[in-house]
Amino acid sequence: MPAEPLSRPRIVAAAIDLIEREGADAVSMRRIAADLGVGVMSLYNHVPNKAALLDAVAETVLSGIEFTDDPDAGWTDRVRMQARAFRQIAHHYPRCTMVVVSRQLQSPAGLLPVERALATLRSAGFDGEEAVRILRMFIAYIVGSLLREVGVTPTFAPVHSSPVDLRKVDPALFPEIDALSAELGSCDHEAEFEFGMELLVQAIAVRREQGNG
Amino acid sequence: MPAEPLSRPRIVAAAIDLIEREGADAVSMRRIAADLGVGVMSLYNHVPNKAALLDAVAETVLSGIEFTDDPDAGWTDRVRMQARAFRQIAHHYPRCTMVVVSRQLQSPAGLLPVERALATLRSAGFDGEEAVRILRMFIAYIVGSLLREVGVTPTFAPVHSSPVDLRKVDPALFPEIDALSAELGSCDHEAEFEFGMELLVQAIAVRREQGNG
DNA sequence: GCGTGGCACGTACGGTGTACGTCCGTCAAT
DNA sequence: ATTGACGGACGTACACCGTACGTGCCACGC
Repeated sequence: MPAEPLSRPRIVAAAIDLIEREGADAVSMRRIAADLGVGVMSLYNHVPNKAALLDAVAETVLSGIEFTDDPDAGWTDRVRMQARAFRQIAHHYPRCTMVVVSRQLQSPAGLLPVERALATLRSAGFDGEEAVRILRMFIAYIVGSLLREVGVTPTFAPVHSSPVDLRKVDPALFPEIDALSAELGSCDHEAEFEFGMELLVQAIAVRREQGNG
Repeated sequence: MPAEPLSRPRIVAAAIDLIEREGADAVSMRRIAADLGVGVMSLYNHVPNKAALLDAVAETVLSGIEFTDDPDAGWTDRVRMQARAFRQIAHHYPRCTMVVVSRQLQSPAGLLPVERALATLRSAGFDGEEAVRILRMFIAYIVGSLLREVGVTPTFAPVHSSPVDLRKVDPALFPEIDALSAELGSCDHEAEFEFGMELLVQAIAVRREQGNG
């Protein structure tokens, strides 16, 4: 009856749609099947179980990253570009970000960014051990930044909502927080991300000039 | 019948115990009640719902951090100490780390580390805006590092397990990953954490000497 | 014509969170 | 001492979840 014959990509796409519309908590096999106008158990002809489906969601989102690597650019710019590309996940699939981040993938889609980043760092002159360390540091920073950006908004408000209601804190107990409530209350995610990334890029640039360590 | 009369702290303690023993996926109200030798619905006399219980778990774990701030030390050492204190969560409560990280708290337990960090940065001479930025950067790095350290081991093997099975990758597609499989396959979490933290600390130290930005 | 295999689907089972009603022990006021 | 209120422990019930299993249909190779 369905115009298209129910395939794994269609199921994954429906899952991503559902997550973006109603949050990851709304995902259930029954719900996805209903959205596709299909019986629940039909899904299991294409996907072994729910965990594998979420893995496929993560892989699909990850493979949607536009990695435009410019070999002519300096290595610092290439690092910046790759970090920004990763951050685009949070823009294109904000509600899926948590799903992507909370599962590690050994699939090609998950390994490609790693491969690219290592190649860039090696071409910059870092040895293998150093390249892996730097990459891990960047990944930690990026993942942490994405988590803040996406917020702990797993199901709730679409995007907005102030991070914390800072008017309720006791100024006597938390004087700094009280004094800086304006700065803490708002957050330009892009500026914050760029700030930290710039610090990291320049730090490893300095480290390279010093003849690594 | 229970020797002790079933209180909120007892419920939270049972939840933490259960998470550490069997992973966060094993947590259910029925299971916690069974572990306490108590009816399921009795829990709801002390905890409004499961989400609030997990919030309480996060808050309890967070308040267990030993923040020994030494005002005589230099500000860089104080920053290091606070970052390491935060990382201790992953050691004391490895299976709870994901729970802590995936919920933001506006409770005192969650705000105290923020207050301390801001005070340290302000005392180092950073203005408010800069202090907030630096703090956010550190939090992102620490959170990302904890996630890697705890792994995506939500329920599975206790601690070990190589992060990825790198023998299955195609050397033609991923030459760098193949060449660096040894470095990628093992990870000294403490050394990696210290490496990135040191880079960040020195980067902001340089920035301060340059008269901020 | 006739297996045969893939796919859609229904049913069923054991699990989940929690709303609601009931019971009972304790304590305050009469 | 009696009564009344109240808080906490508990059982039942409901809607929902993932998924194991069996059934039927249909399109194909022989």
